[in-house]
Amino acid sequence: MDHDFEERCETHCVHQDKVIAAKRQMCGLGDPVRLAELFKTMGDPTRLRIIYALMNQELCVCDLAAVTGASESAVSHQLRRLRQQQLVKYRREGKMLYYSLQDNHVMVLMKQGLEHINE
Amino acid sequence: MDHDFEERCETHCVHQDKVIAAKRQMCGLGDPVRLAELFKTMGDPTRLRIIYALMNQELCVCDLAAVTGASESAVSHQLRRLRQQQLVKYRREGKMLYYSLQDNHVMVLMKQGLEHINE
DNA sequence: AATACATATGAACATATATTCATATGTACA
DNA sequence: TGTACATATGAATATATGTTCATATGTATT
Repeated sequence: MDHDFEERCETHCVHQDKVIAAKRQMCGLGDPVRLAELFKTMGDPTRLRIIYALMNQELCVCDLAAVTGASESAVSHQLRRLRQQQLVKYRREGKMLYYSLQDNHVMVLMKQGLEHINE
Repeated sequence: MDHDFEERCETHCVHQDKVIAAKRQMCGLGDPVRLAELFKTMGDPTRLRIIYALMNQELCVCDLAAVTGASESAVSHQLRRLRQQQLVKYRREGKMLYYSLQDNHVMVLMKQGLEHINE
């Protein structure tokens, strides 16, 4: 009968019912590739420092370089990625660009992450 | 006088007051390196699929392989990282290990991330 | 127009990372 | 004790990623 089949892994055969259920539930969630890109974007110390720095005020690129300790070029590259991921926005004022966080999703994410770290 | 100095970036000199303020505020937050590790852990499609799959039930390694489409070895490697990051736990039952999410921080993070994706 | 400056971008390089394959571990069962 | 099986682990490899250096873009100032 099928009972054993459901209760045990037979030569790398799986718990079919559970697998089917899990697959179905996963369909409702968003694309893991896109979500992974978001988290990967937040998964770099330099980019995280940039986000930290922007939590309370807008800053220009050279400010961000000074705050984070990274070069201006490195900061600029990272800002690009943060822009593409819609995590920051900027406004121009003369020669300078002032960056700020695009919405508070980012901050909520950060705070939730920090809670886990400091369990 | 210092007025210009505060208002403009002079040859890559920064808005000192803002920089100092930002630096002080950042001290209160957690270590960006550790937080980055957490996000980086969540920044991979395979690991994210594993987390997706574990949201509603515990699963063994071969189940996870079937659900995610990755090899059992790959899943095992990724589970190791998820374990180290305290995102999943497991219990043994005979030859098999049943994995599950360690706490609901992970799910909250995921849902918040998905909100950003589907802005 | 020419120069200076803030930032962006591209190429190059060194490092990190995910998967695969081979092998080891630990448990059950004969 | 020996075999089978579920999973873990290590080495190897191909790919992704972050930084640096050099150069380009766009804006203000003279």
